[in-house]
Amino acid sequence: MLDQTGVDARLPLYLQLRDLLATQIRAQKWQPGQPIPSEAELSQTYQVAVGTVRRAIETLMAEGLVERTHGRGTFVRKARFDNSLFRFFRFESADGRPLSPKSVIVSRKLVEAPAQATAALQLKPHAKVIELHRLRMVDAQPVLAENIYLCAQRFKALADKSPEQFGDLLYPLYERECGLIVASARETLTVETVTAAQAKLLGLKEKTPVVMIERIAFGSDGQPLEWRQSRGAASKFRYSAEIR
Amino acid sequence: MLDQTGVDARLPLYLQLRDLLATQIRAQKWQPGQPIPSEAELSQTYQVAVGTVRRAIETLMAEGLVERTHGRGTFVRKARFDNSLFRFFRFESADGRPLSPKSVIVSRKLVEAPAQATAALQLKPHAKVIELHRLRMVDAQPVLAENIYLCAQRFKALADKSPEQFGDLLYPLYERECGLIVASARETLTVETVTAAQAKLLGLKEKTPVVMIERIAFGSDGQPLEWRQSRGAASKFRYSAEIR
DNA sequence: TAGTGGTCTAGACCACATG
DNA sequence: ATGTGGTCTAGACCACTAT
Repeated sequence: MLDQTGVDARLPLYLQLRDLLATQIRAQKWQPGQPIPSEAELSQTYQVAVGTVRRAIETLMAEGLVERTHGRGTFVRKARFDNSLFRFFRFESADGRPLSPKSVIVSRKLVEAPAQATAALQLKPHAKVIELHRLRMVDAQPVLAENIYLCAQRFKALADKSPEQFGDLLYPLYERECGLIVASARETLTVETVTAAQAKLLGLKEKTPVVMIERIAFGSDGQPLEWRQSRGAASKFRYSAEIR
Repeated sequence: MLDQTGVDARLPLYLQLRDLLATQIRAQKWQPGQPIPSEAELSQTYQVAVGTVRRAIETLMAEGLVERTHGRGTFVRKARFDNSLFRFFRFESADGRPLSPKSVIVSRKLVEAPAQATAALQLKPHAKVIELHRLRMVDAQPVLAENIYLCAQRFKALADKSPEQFGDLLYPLYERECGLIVASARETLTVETVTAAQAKLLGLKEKTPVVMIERIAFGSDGQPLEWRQSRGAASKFRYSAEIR
């Protein structure tokens, strides 16, 4: 049965089952890439019709938590960091080939959230956040300066870990260390003129135009997880988006 | 029955029904805003189970062709030109309110497609295209200069119609005059320095940074319909995108 | 061949909107 | 009260994957 499993009993059955399975997937009850029980099995253990199980799993699939293959089974999706969330702005070499930038964490501080961060992350006033300053490098040249804000409470595992061990990509880190999966994001682009400090960091002349990309990243439950601002020389920028 | 209605009989039933309904919606069998027959009725007329009808309609809903309201019915979605496809780049007044720009068609020519256009629109070499030059104005000030390319064959209705009657939005025009619906698009943003000609059109100083937005718009069948390049002063730009 | 997901059916009951 | 879509069930049959 589904009662007394911590799910909201007022929800439709298939959503209760979805929540239950999602929790177990997050808790790593089944390893990424491994199959979850079959429809028939789940239908048995939870005493619901197969159709209801299907609907729950279809929801999970739409959310990107599982993958199904006809005849094989339903599998916990491995984190795929080659997907759209990781190629917003590409760095291109002169001949147009994509480059993968290296990351350097310049600083990590625990601070009271600035007003914009509380708004973006939907935090209470004066909540604590982890503030990261990061530089992204291509061929040892800095190309992007980033300010990243994370709710201190949810990301407390990152407050202790050494920033040298963060690696080049943050989202896999969030998933590994904090169990938080970035499922979607909203980005806003504007063009500004560099401040003196940014110019120095990025090795740019004064008054060079820079693109500022502001991003709010959301978890699979729609809660905002991360707010970041990234700035880089406008002349090197290329940004692609699909609209539906 | 669903045979001999022009749909692919090898497809699952629910997809055949989806195609059939989609065709009828496009042919305006039911007016936008008006209800399509109920599940029970469709189930009767086409002799399929209600569950199959449901699945077909769910697909149509996911594609944005219909809207359902519990207890009321299923309705053909009105063309909503306030949706994401029409607010890629917003023009904002000083106080942050969105502005709706006026359009002026500066020229319309029938020309042989330039190389980039043949690539973007997947045309044969030397195919003819309609080339539109358009200015978008806010408060009588030009803010955006656009070059638009359309396959002459499919958009031949626009070759005759007076450009003064095109109106401020092109996509509703494409739909009205040519029966072509823009369903999705891919945009690429870059930052450039204005050319002398563009500077004059837009009333900008030399070497001002401009944002160039290149867009390929696709029909519901995935075929490219329109290729355009839009340029405007970078300082006034704000561009938002959702990533999933 | 056995087990999985994919399609399809038929029907019950519920929740919502409308007259 | 009626008709609509939303949930849920139970079971049949098909198509794909593995062994």
